[in-house]
Amino acid sequence: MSKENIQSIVDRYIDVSFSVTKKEEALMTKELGSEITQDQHYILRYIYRVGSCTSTELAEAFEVKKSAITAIINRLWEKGFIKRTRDEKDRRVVYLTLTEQGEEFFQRIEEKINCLIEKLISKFEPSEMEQFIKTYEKLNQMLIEIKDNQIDHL
Amino acid sequence: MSKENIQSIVDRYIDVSFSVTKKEEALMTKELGSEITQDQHYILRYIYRVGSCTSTELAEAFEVKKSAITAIINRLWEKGFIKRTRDEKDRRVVYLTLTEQGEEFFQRIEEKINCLIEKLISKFEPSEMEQFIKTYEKLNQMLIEIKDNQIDHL
DNA sequence: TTTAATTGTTAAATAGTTTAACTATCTCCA
DNA sequence: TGGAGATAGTTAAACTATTTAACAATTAAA
Repeated sequence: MSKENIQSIVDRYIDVSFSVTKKEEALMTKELGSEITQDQHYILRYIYRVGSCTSTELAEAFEVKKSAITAIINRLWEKGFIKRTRDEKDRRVVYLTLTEQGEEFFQRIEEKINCLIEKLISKFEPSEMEQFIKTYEKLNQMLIEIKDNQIDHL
Repeated sequence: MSKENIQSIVDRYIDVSFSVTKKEEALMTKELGSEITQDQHYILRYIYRVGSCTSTELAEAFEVKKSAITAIINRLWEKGFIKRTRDEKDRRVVYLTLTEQGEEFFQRIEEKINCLIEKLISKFEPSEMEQFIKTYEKLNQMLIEIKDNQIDHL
């Protein structure tokens, strides 16, 4: 592959990933309404999936400092979506779970977002979308390896 | 395609797009260093590409309010990367361009980022990456149409 | 048992965002 | 032609998300 071709692919990749991310966020924000933000939604999503987790775990998953998580959790806690439970054995640890209200809220939101993405995805041939996601997941795997191995130069 | 399959594809899509975006941003932030932020970099990138533009144009391109653009432009202006030039014919309009310093800075950053993305992309078969980007661009096109047509229900 | 490390929080600072009000300028039509 | 309304950009206030640095409480390790 020639240098020009690679450069063109790189340019197209940067443009399209930026553009798609922006537009999807805009659509999602519309679905979320004014109740919660994107970041808060992703945190709810994470906790919903795993059932229970700690601030440290969230900080690692989202690649931010723990104090950033504290701030988001505080806002979700004020809305009544999050419950904090101290570990009785190791009293430093605080387990985060969704309240009943938080769970209901998340499910309601998630249905809308699933619907949105589904309609978007369903415009493609299943095989094309399958291949797209496979490559996307491969890319993700490579990024995980880069991070784990601390290979700054790849 | 069955309902379960679609749901599974939707889940995988949401997960992988979130994950890749996060990790790419983390890598890019490392390349950018402490001089500018992601958002500032994207603004520089836009102006570098088009040569000259207005706040209104940037606000539309980035789907934010004009006052958000003013804030970012102010920070880039303080760093000496942006020049503001009033239109002599329509004195409401302010043209934004990169200063020489801004251009040099952007090129330096961009080289690093291109290098990063290139190394990532080059691990794939060219045909696989080509197909991936084609589908990605199709997705982008669909998102543009949704936005233009204001089809909230798709 | 003193020293280390870990977990989570708080406080201060910065960036990005929206809404609302404002200035300056331009357009247009009565 | 002159006044009303539209447009371009800024400012101010409020909010969210983020980092750094310091801290308290607790646990692990020497």
